[in-house]
Amino acid sequence: MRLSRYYAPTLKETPAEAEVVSHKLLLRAGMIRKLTAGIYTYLPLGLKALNNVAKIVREEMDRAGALEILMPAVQPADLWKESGRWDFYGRELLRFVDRHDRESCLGPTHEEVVTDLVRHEIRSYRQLPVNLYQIQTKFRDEIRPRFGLMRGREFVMKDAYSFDKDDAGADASYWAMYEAYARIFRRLGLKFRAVAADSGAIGGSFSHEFMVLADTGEDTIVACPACDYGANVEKAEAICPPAGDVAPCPAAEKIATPGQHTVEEVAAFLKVPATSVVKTLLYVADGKTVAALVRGDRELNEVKFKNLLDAKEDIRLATPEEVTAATGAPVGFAGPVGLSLPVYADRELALANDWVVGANAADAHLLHVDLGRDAKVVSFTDLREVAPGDPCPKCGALLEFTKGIEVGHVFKLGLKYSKALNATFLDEAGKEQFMIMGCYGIGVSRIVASAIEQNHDDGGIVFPPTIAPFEAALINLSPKDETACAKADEIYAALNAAGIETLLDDRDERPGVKFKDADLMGHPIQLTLGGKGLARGIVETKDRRSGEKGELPLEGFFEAFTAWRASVREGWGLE
RNA sequence: CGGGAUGUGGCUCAGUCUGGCUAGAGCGCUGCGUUCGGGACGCAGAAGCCGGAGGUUCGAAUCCUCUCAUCCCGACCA
Repeated sequence: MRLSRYYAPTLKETPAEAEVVSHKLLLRAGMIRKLTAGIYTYLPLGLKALNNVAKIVREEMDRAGALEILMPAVQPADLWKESGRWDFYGRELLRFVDRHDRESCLGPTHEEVVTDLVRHEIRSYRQLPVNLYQIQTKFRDEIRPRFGLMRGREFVMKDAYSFDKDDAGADASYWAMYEAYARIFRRLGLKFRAVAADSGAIGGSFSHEFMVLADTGEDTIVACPACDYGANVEKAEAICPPAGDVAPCPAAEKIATPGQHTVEEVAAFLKVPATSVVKTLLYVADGKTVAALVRGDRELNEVKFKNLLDAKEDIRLATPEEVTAATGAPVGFAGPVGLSLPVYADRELALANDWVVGANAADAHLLHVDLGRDAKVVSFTDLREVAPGDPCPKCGALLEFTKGIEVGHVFKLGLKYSKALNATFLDEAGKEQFMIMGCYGIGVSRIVASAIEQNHDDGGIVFPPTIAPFEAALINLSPKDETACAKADEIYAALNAAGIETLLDDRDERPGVKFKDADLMGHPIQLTLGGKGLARGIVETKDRRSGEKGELPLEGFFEAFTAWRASVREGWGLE
C-alpha cells in the first residue's frame, strides 16, 4: 500500500478523551475513531490489525478441530427466559422490542443460541463431540465503558462452545482449547500467562484466564517463578499450615479503646502487632448479614467469601447503619464474641489463640479471645487474599505478583445450559443424556489494545510482526527523485511478492514527518531509502522493537533482508 | 446508579471568577514561495449560531435554571 493513497489520519496531539496508552495511540496512529461512548469505528490500519489477530485465532481454532459458524447478533427474549438469564443478566443486556412487540436483545454472548442450535441438530452420541465457534461483534451495555478498545460496549470476540457426551470428552475438549489458546498468544508474539480463575457468573466447574502481561492491566495475577502455578488473585489459594492444638489463653477481658477504629489504631493503642488482632467484617449476602474474620494484617477475598456462602448475588460490605443494627456498636468495634450472625473465619485464625477482637460495644475491644471457646464460628476456611511473600500452593516458592489484561477465558460449563435448554442425546445404551458443555472466549479487539499496552514506547506503538497492520514500512525520502522512486518501487514489489505486507511512504513530506509516523504506527520493520544511502548502494534498516539501526546492500538486497527480517522476528520470539 | 470534572474552528486549549467593540492562540487544512535525513519557515486564506433550551440584563461564551453529551473514580467483564 502506498501511504499517499491510504487513509491513516495521524494526530500529533492526544485527544482529551483518551486516558490509557493503547487508547491514545490507537487514536493518534489513525486506527480507530469514536462514534459514541464505548463504540468505535476501525479505520483501515486498525481493521488490518484486528483482522490479523482474527486470522491467527481462526487458524488455531480450525487446527484444534473447532468449526466456524456465525450466529445472529439479535436474539429473542424467549431463549434467554428459557435459560433463566433474562431476569438474571441485568442491565448489561441491551433489550428492545421489535415492531411486533417481541422482546429481543443484542447478544452479549451466545450460550443460548448455540445450545438451541445443537439441541435441534444433535441426537446421537455418534455426532459428538462438536465444537462450534464464531468471530463476531458482541454488545454489552457496560455500566461504564472506558479505555478505548479495552472495554468497549461493542467489541469483537471469538466465542467457542464445545459439546461432549461424557466428562472425559469434555475435559479433552477443554484442554484442546487451552492448548489452542496458548498457541494463539505465542503466535501473536505476546507475553502472557494462563492462570486459574474464578468461574464467576457464567458458572461452571473450572476455568482458566489468559492474561496478557502489562503493567497497566486491571487484574492482579500471582505466578510462581519456580513452577507453572498461576492464578488470578481472586482465586489464588492462600496456603496455611495444618491447624494443631493451640495453647489455652486467659479468660477474655474487656478493655476500653476510645476512638480506635482501625486495626492499625487498635494495635498501636494496645501495643500489640496487627497479627494479633482479628478483623471482623460484616457483609450482606442475598439480603442476610454475615460476618467474616481475617487476621488484622490480611485482606478478605470477597470472591472466596461469596463462593463459600454460595451467594446468588454479589455480596457487599454492610453499611454503617447495618453494622450498628447487627452489633450494637459503631463501625470499628465489631467482634465475633456474642454476635448473633453466622461467623466465618479464615483458616489462618485456627493456628493461634489469644486474639484481640471488637467488643460489639462502642470504644471497647476484648483481649485474650479464644475463637473456639468464646465465639461460635461456622467454619475455618481459606478466605483471605494472597499477599506478596506467600508461598506457592504447589511448590512452596515465593509467589510473584504481576498485572495482566484478561484476553481469553476458558470455562468448563458442565450441564448448566444443556439442562436449562434441554440439550440431550442418546448414549450407547439408548439412554437420554445431557450434553456436557464448555465455552471459550477470546477478546479479539481487546487483544489489539493489550498488544499496545504491552508494547509501546515514547515514539508510539511497537506492534508484534504478526499483529502489525503492515509488517514493514518502506520510507522513500526522495519521492521526487526518479531513481529513488524506481528503487523504492522495486523493493516494494519484491516485499509484496514475498507476502510481506508493506506500507510505502511515498508522500511528499519532510523526512521527520515520515519517521515519526512510521514509529507511531508501529511497523516492526522500517526500511529507509534516501539520497545518501542510495549513493552508497544501501538501504537503511530499523528494528522498531529494539531501535537498532543497520544497513542492507541494494545489491542482493532480498537475501540480506530475509535474514535480517528473521532476526527481527526472532527478537519477538516468533519462528 | 453514586462521587468528581469538562463541553469554545478538525485537534489541544486560553478567554468565564470580576458580563461590554469584529471570540483568540498553537497544531492541522487550502494557495504561493523558500526549504528538505527525526513532526521546517514566511506570506495569504478557509473554518467557530462558544453542547442545547429557557431566563436575568441595555448587553451573555461569561451570571441563574433546566437539559444533553463526554471523560475520570467505584460496582461489571472478553
